[in-house]
Amino acid sequence: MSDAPDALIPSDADPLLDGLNPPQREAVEYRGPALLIVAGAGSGKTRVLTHRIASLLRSREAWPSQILAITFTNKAAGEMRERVGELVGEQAAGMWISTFHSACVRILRREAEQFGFTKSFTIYDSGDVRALMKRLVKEHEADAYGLTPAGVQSRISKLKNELHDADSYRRQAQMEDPAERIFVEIFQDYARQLRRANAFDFDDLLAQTVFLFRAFPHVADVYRRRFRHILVDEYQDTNHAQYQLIRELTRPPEGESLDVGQGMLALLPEKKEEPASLTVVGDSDQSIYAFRGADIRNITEFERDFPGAKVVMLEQNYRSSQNILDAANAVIRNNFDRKDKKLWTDQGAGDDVTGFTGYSQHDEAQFVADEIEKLRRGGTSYSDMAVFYRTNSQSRALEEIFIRSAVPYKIMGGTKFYDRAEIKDALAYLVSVANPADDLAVRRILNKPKRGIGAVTETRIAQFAADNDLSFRAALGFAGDMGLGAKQQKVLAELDAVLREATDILLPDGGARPTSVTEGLQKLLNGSGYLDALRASRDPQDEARVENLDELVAVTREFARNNPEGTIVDFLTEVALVADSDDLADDSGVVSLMTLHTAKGLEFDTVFLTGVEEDLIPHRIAAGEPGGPQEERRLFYVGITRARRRLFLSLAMTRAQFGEVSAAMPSRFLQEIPADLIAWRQSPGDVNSRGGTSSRALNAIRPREGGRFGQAPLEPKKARSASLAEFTNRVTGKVRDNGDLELAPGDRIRHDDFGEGTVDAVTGVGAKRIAHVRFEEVGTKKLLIKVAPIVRLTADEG
DNA sequence: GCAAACCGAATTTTT
DNA sequence: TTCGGTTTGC
Repeated sequence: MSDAPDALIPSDADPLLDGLNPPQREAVEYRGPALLIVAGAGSGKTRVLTHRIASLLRSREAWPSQILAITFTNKAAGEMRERVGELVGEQAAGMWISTFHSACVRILRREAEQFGFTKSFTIYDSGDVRALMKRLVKEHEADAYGLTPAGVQSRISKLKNELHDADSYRRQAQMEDPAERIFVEIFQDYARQLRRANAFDFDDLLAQTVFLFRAFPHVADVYRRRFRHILVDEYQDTNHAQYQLIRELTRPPEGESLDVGQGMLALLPEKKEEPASLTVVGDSDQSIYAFRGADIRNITEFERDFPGAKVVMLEQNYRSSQNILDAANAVIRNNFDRKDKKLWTDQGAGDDVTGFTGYSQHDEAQFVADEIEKLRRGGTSYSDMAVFYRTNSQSRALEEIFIRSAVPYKIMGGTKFYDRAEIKDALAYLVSVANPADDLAVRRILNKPKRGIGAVTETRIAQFAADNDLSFRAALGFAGDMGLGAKQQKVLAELDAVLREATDILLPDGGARPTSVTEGLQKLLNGSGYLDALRASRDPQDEARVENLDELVAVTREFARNNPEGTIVDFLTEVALVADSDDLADDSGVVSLMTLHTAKGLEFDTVFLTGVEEDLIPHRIAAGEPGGPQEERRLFYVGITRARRRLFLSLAMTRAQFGEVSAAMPSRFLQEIPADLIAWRQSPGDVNSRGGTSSRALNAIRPREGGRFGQAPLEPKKARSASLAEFTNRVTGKVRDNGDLELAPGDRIRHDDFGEGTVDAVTGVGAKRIAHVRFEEVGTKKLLIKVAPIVRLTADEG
């Protein structure tokens, strides 16, 4: 009726405000010291953020160099840079738009010498840390006290996120407790080793930057003066260290520092300077990273932290249909202690949410695959569809079925390129050159490829290095002086020589050539014999490893193209900080599979949220932790709100854990969605009330007469008399290799799960041949001939 | 020093 | 089930 005011704006309107609703405009235009934008899912927050930046630039309130915009992922940073670029053009290049981690690296590299590191420090990822931690736990014999490498690692990480260091923690530790004492020793030892290796772990990047600012106010002032506008995305996911970093940056500069010659600094009586203005964007309902230190209070208490802060709420959703939003609102409402917020849209109710209960996870996966095919035939492209799950292990059943059904898919954020052993080896070679103090890297390459260097020799080198106060790398130059066998001396001398040659290429005295990283890497891989060893191997996987290394070389070329001035250290930084799932562009034409966590920030036309079961979501472990169920609910909420038009919620009645099949129960979150929003193709009660051999657990979820699941609209089904055990196996994960099976239209086949059918057509070539089969009982399916569990019954006249 | 065989344990999320 | 880690035999 009267929602006209914000509908159309005359053409003299500000283009940056064009098409924005009133709260969005306010968020773009407000000027003040602190602004909190509470941005519900799909409320256009990136748009607001980018327009706000553009507006600051256009009005000359800020130079590009005065803007610091922080995101959590490289992908988000890239997207923001791109979108700001579309609005303001070239200027975007001068801004810092980066993740917390890369902003910190940039600062730390610049200031490393202030506190005993060099510019070329390495960054340890969690795998590196784990390797180091394993050794430390062993050396300290800490396993006797029940300390595990993983346990120590996560405790140290948590402490660092709370801005403790080893010494500050020791002062408050219960040192009477022997396990605690050992832990503290390992913590201290760990810190010492990192320092000696000239390395930071992920947590250090944040914490050490804060320490740096606190210890050297004149350094902090440089950045406080420089960044006049700080914008933080996904503020609900900040941890304490990140929060403190923002606090440090938004303090007023402490004093004017003037260089008065001879490197002396003089503090002048302070001239009142304004602190930088801070804009944060977030949604406490989407806080899903508490488990790794994110503190939701950072956003819920923002107004207390920054008195006078302005708060703008964005509740209008531009993504999903009202039914999907209703489901999401109904779920999240069950979290107590939350500011009420209701997403709404003017786009109409849309389709019902579809529910499905499979007998097994394969059955569930088959349903998903079938629906995907149905939608595909209806014109929805594969790339508009996504399948979510709580845990990575759930992807296996989906993959098995998708492969068989010839549904093209891609696992997002799965095994990472840079996590592969051969890539880490190659990078360790580069690190050994770039940062010779990094013993961990040198140890890693010591016997890769196999050179006959075992634990004994490694220990001897370590001993020699310690006795002579040398790094591992430096000790290699003295292979002849440690009483090693002739063979060991020879191979170590060779390794030392290759590293030297690579150093000449990568770190020449007169400045490196743009192609140096590529050349250096090739020198290392060839000269060390690493590639030769892989090529000589009979292991078929090694062939793929060679290809991966080729890919890495290609990455260095790409890097050189983008950064003609880029050094080996720049390259390693990029690699350490850029998870490769980030740069995999959405190839069109495939379905995306990912965990719910990975799904945050994305949106799809159609979303399948699978495994909506107790013990999965909420996850068994999380369900028992304080705040766990609430965080799991937010995770579920995040999943739901990714969907634009269609949402499928599916679960299975049984799930195989590791070989064992156990009964699953519908998730409690399912009950929180009003029954009239879900159209069950097959409800839990439906599946459960059939069959003779329901287990106790299955009976437990049987709905009361007329209960929620029972009353959902159902298609009439033919009665089944088979037992649950039979249902469980209705669709299996079985795979066979039919590599050479030839099929032609008209052939009759039998499928283990679907029964008999007739081949309509065969498409594709080689291993990718796909049979389109009309089954008598289950309709038409696509099958990948090579792996489908099928046999041919008759040939089309021999 | 190395590879195969064996055994036991542990299964969440990841910048 | 699969992943590591350890033991064993060469």
